Amino acid sequence: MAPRTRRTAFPKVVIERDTDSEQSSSSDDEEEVEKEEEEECPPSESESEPEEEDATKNGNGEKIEVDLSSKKKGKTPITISLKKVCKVCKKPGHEAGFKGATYIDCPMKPCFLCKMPGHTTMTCPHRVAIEHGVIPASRPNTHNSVEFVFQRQLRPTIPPIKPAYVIPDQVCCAVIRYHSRRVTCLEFHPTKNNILLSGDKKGQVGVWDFDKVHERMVYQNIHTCIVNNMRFKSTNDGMIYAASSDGTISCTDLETGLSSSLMSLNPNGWQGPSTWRMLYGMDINSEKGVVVVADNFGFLYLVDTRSNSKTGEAILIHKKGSKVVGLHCNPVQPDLLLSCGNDHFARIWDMRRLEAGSSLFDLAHKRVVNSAYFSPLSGSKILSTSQDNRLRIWDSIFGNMDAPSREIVHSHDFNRHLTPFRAEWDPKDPSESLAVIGRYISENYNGAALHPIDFIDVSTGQLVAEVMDPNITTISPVNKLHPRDDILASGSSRSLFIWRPKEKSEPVEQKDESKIVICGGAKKKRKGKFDGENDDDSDQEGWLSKTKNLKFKNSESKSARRPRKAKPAQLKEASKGTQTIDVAEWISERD
DNA sequence: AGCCTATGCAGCC
DNA sequence: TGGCTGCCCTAGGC
Repeated sequence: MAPRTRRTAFPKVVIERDTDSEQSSSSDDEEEVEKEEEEECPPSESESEPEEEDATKNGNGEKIEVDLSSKKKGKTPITISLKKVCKVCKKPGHEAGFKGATYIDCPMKPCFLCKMPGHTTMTCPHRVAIEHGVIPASRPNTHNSVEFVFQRQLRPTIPPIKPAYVIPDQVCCAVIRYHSRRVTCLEFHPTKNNILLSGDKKGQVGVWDFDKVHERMVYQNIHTCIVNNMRFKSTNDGMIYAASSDGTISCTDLETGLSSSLMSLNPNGWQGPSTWRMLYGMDINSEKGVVVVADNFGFLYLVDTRSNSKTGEAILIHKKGSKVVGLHCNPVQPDLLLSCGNDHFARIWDMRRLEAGSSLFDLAHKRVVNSAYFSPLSGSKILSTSQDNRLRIWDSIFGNMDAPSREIVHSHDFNRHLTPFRAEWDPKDPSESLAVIGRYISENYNGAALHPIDFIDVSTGQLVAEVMDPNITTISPVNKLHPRDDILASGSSRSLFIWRPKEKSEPVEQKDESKIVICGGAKKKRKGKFDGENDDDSDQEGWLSKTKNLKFKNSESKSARRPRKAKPAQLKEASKGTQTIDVAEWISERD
């Protein structure tokens, strides 16, 4: 289909009476040009007509206002001012868009963060508050016997006092432009602590040893389009399964890159979008020896991991024709399966009785559900990410499942060009309350619009930390916390980053330059460098020198990991040494 | 520097 | 239900 691009057919002009020019000009950034009128003057209907009467719209929806009354005076100079209109609502008087590194919302639209009308992101109650927009449960879920059993049997295993969170907040190594298309999923190796797997939109799978930073490999022939999910084979951690939008599940040997296809839903090739099946959600149920995988038509498939073949018929688990984007097997109770999809539902299933309409619970959301996961240790909580900009938490699958225990407003808008955001549990947190998720909306950070990665205490809704790096200007929708170490892996555009806690990381200045690998890409390609092998030192120095100005030391408060909006003088000071941040000061400065 | 493009979902008719 | 259109913070290539 031909691209639909709006074009500017006419300049944005307002022709104003020269005598009115002083009083009619408005904002500072309004551009004005003087023009001598030379052409013939069309007869004007009425002098007293308001300007709006002559207003018209150009191809871009921008308003052109022409004051014809000035033309009566013949060859007198008139003023043409290019009056700007809001690019969102096309109305004058305000302008949406970036002012420096701060995005100004269109006041005519609902808040971009919480989606409620009446205010903008700047004044959204969910924006700055540390409590970050928690909507508490309407009632405690303690009125049934199952919950009572849960409280008595499982609760004691959960530590009453939460340990202090350790936040990996400093980039320690990276591969820049590693993939040829955007990163779509990440997976840590189950036993080798330093191996990170990454899938991309093109169907390729990367294997990166982030300790030996330069040891990396991208397997190019595994899939032909988006790798949506990857899982390690439970009986052989040298093998991975991957589900792709090409409609196949692959099983790949990480050593050799040799790949076999377990299942293909499009044996007859491309017959048009109405028949092309894509695989999204996937997980492994090692107890039952099956890979569970689901497609974009609402169907679930089971693949036997021993015979590597499909077992049984496809089962409709979400609205027919809707995409099932996520599947998760309960880590404790292998009979439980959690699915989520574009029909605005997450559903819990009993693996022993999988048939259409037999879900145990249907968890309603207001928009598409990007992901839903059982908590990693007890498997008794559920965390979901929905495109209505809310995280939802069900505190106990044994309790009342009619409504989520909590909703947390968080900016993770859907954008067709981004991998959908998914909030993920910290697998190491014994209290099962820390989650990580990238943020869509940017923050003005020292004059740069950066998109942090948020750490949220989902038991309270508190924003525990937001981590960012001045060199990462792209959104980081894909994030994974290490199963054993205090490490965060993030995928942002085509690049991968490994974050470690600041106190455990070496100071930036002393950081080994070889920790950042610059891969291919036309923009940065230089003479004499091979595409994909551009380990250019000067690029790395660029990263380091830019980073040097932005060193911050954590204060006592765990939320003080946020960087402050530095003033030039402070920056100068900061470049000499580390700086302690006061949270309250930072918040007040930010506004 | 600025245009173009890939592309998913929602709302409308 | 299906086709069409718009889309508010993309990112990279040309």
